[in-house]
Amino acid sequence: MNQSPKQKYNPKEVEEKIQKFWRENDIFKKSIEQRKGCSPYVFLEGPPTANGLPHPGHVLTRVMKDLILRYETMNGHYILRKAGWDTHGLPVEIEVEKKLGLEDKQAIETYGVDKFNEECKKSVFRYEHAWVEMTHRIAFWLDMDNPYITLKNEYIESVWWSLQQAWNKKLLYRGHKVVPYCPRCGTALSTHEISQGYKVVEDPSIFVKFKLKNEEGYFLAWTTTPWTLISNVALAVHPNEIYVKIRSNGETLILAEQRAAVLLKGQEYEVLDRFTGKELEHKEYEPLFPYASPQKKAWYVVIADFVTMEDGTGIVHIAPAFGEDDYTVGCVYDLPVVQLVKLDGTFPEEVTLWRGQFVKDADPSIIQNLEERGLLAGTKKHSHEYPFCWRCDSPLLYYAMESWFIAMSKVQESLVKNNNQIAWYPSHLQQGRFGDFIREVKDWALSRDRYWGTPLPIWTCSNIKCHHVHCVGSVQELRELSESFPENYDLHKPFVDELIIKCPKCNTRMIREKEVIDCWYDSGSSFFAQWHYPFENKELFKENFPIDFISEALDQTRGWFYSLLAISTFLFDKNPYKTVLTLGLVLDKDNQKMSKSKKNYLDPTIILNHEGADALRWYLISANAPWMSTRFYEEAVKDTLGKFLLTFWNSYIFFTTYAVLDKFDPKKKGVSSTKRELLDQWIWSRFNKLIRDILGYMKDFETHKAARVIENFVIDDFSNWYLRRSRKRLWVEERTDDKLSGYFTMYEIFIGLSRLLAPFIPFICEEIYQNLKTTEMPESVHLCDYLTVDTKAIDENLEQGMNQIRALVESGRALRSKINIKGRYPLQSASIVCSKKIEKSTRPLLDLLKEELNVKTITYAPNSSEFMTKTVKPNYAHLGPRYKEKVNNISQVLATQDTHQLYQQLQKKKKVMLTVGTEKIYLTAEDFEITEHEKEQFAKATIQDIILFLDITMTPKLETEGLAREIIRRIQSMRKELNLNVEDRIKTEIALDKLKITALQDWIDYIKEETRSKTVSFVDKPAGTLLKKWMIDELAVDIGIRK
RNA sequence: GGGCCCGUAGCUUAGAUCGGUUGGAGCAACCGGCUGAUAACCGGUAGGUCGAGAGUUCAAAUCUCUUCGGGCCCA
Repeated sequence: MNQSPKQKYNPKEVEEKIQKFWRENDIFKKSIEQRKGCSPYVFLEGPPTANGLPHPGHVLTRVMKDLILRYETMNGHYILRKAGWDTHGLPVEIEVEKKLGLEDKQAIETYGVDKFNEECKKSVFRYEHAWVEMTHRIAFWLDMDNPYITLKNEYIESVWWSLQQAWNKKLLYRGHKVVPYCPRCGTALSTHEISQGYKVVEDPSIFVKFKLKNEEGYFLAWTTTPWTLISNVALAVHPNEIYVKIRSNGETLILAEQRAAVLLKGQEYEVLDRFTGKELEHKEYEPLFPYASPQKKAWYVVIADFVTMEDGTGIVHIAPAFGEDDYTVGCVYDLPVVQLVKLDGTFPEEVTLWRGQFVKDADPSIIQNLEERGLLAGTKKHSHEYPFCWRCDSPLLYYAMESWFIAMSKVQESLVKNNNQIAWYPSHLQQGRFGDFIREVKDWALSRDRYWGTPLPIWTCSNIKCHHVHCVGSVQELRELSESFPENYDLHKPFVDELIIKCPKCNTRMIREKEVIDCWYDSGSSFFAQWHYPFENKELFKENFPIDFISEALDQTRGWFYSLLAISTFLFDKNPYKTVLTLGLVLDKDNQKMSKSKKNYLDPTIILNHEGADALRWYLISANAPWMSTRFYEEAVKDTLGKFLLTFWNSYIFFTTYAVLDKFDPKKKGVSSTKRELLDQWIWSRFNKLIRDILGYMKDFETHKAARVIENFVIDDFSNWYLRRSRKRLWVEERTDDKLSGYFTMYEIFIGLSRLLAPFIPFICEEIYQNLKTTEMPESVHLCDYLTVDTKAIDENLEQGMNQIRALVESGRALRSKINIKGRYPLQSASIVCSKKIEKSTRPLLDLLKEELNVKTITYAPNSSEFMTKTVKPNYAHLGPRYKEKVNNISQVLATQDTHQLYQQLQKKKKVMLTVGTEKIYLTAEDFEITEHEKEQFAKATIQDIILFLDITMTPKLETEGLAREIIRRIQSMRKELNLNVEDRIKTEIALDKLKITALQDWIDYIKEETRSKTVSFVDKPAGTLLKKWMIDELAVDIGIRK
């Protein structure tokens, strides 16, 4: 042991010091290297984007990852911890657009794609420093010197390889996707962009009649987007719902039975026919407008599950170009995609009535047209959420755009199978949110018509007759295909587009498909692309696949967790990770999501500066189950600091203060565990149980439960009971065996705790370990092995006995408080009434109880009779009916009697005789209720099966001893006030009442010893460096002390 | 609009698998005590329609349904 550390815990100071130690001694690196050859535990870092500042949510994921990785490392696993950066994607582009003031894609083209992408590249690492700093300060050990970066040529090449695999497997194809599209900006918007722009609007909704073909009557359909009717090609019904043909107001209409009941409520109508939706399938109708001339069969009824009975008519108008559901059902029936809207949002030439008009503006005119033709059955205002462009605020149109897809639906069964191999935490996600998504998986719309991303490696021959399409899978391949491939190449736009590639079939120039790919594909490729597989590191990849453990926040379920599984499934048909820990979200004090726009965002740095990383980590780990959302605010972290960390720290200060004073040396021969005091054996038993509990909880990622058992152990068992009970034995000056037994136990527990807690609170543990370790121990606590349980140390009997003792102490103190005798005044005796079994387990620990309750002796009594007295009181329910008005007189007489004697008399003679006035009355046991209470000099407390009696007789002798302790206590507090060292000797002078001085003569040595006084003298006017006037109850005491 | 998760004292929470005595703790409050390790500790007091409603049952925080609030994902 080097020293007794400074008293005050200063998190920032400790953490900076430890960081320095780790850095200078390469501890992180050693912690990995030292496990080389051990069984690997493969981790994959979900790459963040560094174009924004880290958020408390990121802190949580990093803390949890670090906890698990440190834990597994100490449990003997070899873990690589490669960092990663996600660098592509629309959010990056948007940031740059804002910065450069570019309004739309045209502006980007004019500005220059090369310069634009150069800006993106810079922007991506704009906050790298803040990320590195945060990661560092919370002590997330991650190899940030060798990260994988999704924009690197090597990374892109690996991604290309995987795309070529998809291509070879015929999974990569060109198709349509209905996306929200801004006609003004001329661009599709990603889901995360539109989610910011939903507004509640009122739109006209109309009921439209579609004339049946070759038959009298109409289908009645409902829509909120009249402009899409121009491009209608089908009507959808639900297969299992009942539809009716009715006559109402002289018209024949078909609609859902349920909806007819709602819409025509109160009106008379005649039901002509009933059928299920399924029966209506393929029934034809006449087109509403003459503008479309599709190549494929159109204008008939299709069936679809998405049709609901909640609003409308149960018949849904289908325009595959303008709705995702419409498009999907269109694919099933091979419906034509009629798209009579231009990219600028206006109607084309062939829509003669409305050509050139913006579609939404044409709605009223279209409605009017239908009305004039007698095809309108009604209108209704309908308010619903509608997306608007976040940039220009114009209403978005759902619009079928050409896009490249990966046919995930073809590997759906494999996805399900592979998902079932994964251990999900929490488990409900596996078959719940994630499972649902996988079971209904849709093809992955891969391409983005943007600039900053991995370019789609597909080249098409510009010769229309040839039209050969080629998917490139490596740089080498590209080099061979292209003329003059540069030495310093860059696989981004615009350079790849500028390459001159000749068609291998017809030698015409090939043009690359202009799109880049979804950046989720980038990050989902990390499990192989981080190694530049298959171009390099084949072995390394093999060793690190599948991954043992990944962990991110809940919002990644359908993001990264999915993209990894998707890519791994079509590449290798294997689950890419074995275990996934999904973390809850970080919310603010009021349970609201933290966001910059709401201004409820808490900068983690503030907490790191005030409370420190350990407190922050401990709060995040202990507050809640990892998968539950956690509120995050400074006050909460502060509480954690005070409650747990400082208790731990102060326990450590307490131990080292005395251990240094006593020159305790852990290397000297110790006290064998069986020879140690019971108190020591007890805490050691508790400690081993703690290890057992932690190991159990960590297995299931119940990190909060692990943290809580640690807290309970450190605060309750170790600090508040074990150390407090050990105080006296450390205070004695001689080197007793008792004291040594305590030192060794404490030492072992502190070393043990520093190892147990190292993955949780790495700084404070290192600090403690460094000060306590011997030269034979590893140089850092993070190079130690985790602890295992010593089952032999667990002594259930002893723990049971201690529990009983502690329960006795608690109620004994409550009892003292009730009878109003302060703990400083000793009592003569206490007695315990309990079973033999309890007596056996508590007897060895009785000294603890004696001291805690401050009683001279404790004995076990066979039963309570010695302390209890039984008495009787009149039972009026019985007396009343018998003696009526005499009862008052009887009770007066009874009041003069000794109730205990009455009881005894009743026991012996079964009756008592009373003289009431002139009459003699005999009362029997039935006339009394028997009550029992403790005798006057005893106070009683009951604890489950144990009864405790305190003899509360206060003698002058006991009182004097109490007074001595009152005086000691005040001298101690004066010593503290003078800031004396514990070992400093003082001179004490006391002035008080003459009679008390005489009484106190026997206690002078005791006072001397307890207060480390060389002399204690009674004087009239005490002198010293510190003088104080005290009142002990009614008694004035003046005390002076000096060194 | 659909799916999933959550809701217990002012705050943080245990208890929910498997229904069973009077729903436990900690923080904060108040009263009292203890203290030469403490941002502590100990005893006591007060604080709960277990989000709400209905149902099943001898018995519901726990099971079922509905509903409200918060969150996430998908539209």
